[in-house]
Amino acid sequence: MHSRRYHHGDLRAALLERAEETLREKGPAALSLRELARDLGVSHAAPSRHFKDKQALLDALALTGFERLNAALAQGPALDGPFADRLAALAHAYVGFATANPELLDLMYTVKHDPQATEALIGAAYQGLQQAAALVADGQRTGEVRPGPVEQICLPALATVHGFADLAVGGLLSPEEARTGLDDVITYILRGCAPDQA
Amino acid sequence: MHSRRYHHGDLRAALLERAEETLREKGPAALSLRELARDLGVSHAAPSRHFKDKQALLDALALTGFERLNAALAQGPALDGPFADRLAALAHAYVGFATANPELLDLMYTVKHDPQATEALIGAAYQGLQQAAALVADGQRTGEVRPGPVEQICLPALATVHGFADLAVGGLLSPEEARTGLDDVITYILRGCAPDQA
DNA sequence: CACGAATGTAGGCACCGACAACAATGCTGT
DNA sequence: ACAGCATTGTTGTCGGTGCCTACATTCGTG
Repeated sequence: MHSRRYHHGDLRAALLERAEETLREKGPAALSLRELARDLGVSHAAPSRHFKDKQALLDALALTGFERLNAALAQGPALDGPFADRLAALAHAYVGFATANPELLDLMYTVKHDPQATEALIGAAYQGLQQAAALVADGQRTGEVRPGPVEQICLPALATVHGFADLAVGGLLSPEEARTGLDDVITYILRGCAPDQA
Repeated sequence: MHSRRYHHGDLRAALLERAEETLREKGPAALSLRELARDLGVSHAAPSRHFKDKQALLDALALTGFERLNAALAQGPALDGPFADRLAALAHAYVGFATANPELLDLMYTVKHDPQATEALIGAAYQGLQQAAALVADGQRTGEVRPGPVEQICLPALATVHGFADLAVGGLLSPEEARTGLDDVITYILRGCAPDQA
């Protein structure tokens, strides 16, 4: 029997999964712990065993978001090839994730997180940044990227990709702009990274 | 007498003002129409005369945010001077506004807005973009900026500034990085805008 | 100055998040 | 095998919230 067991088995994971669906379908404001519990066939207080707070659930959800984003970034760019291609792949992976999970991205970068959760989120975000940093370092080695401290190149580039994704996701860009704009953004980033022309 | 009049005078503006304070102090989740009404000494249903919805109030708040942001951008950069200086001023104005109003910025770019409100917000955002576009066009005229369609230069640059502001505001950048990073970002943007070196 | 529109009030409803007291289940040491 | 304890889930309750409807007061305009 499935429906009548007292213990759910993995309620925590089920809550996160269902929460993300609801987030995607009805927005963050409509996310209610009680409704989640109802959907999963457990009592309204059961979620509190796994998340002390509604905010705790949101924090956890944001964390899974970063993990999936990192995974998407990791498998996106081939390990070798010209810097320009790898950068483009990374940017497409980032923007692709963003447009596929707009509400989640919003949640990930949202201001109000528990301080402790924020720490974990920073860690996860940092991990993604490392991939970009590695790419830039490689590019410097092959001379495709200007020399200098990696983060002075990496941070602006990341800001550009993230900013573009955020604008596109927020609906402030027309679908048209969102589609064609990314290529412009990529060539612009490449210009920012390129070594000075002697 | 002030406290016993039946009509408030300008409840709508008072609501928006108080809402922003609450937003700043206790975050968006803690914003309650009833509490706003209580704070302003008015009955719990009074706000509904001015905002059909809680979301409507948030939309209106976001709109005022864009208006103030545009104002900040407009008075930031001097009308003439080298392109680099004007760009730096604009970027500082943007990031300054963002760090001074983190929760509000979050709200402004948040995903879930009423479609109709979204339209108004797009208009307001577009107005800000126009300032950047004008700056770029000037730069092209003086040869400080590479030729080509303005939006192909403007959009990436805007994305960079916005993305950096968003990262800084979200707490994902250390205060250290947030402070020094902006200058790196600006020089990087300038590189992206500069004409090809012959 | 009357009357309709705008604005504010009072009450109620369903829902929510958090808490506390209690019940069933799983796990571990003996 | 089983006793005892931690984990997980249940029920009940509390104050609070958003939204709705019906009613009251005030404002502005004919």
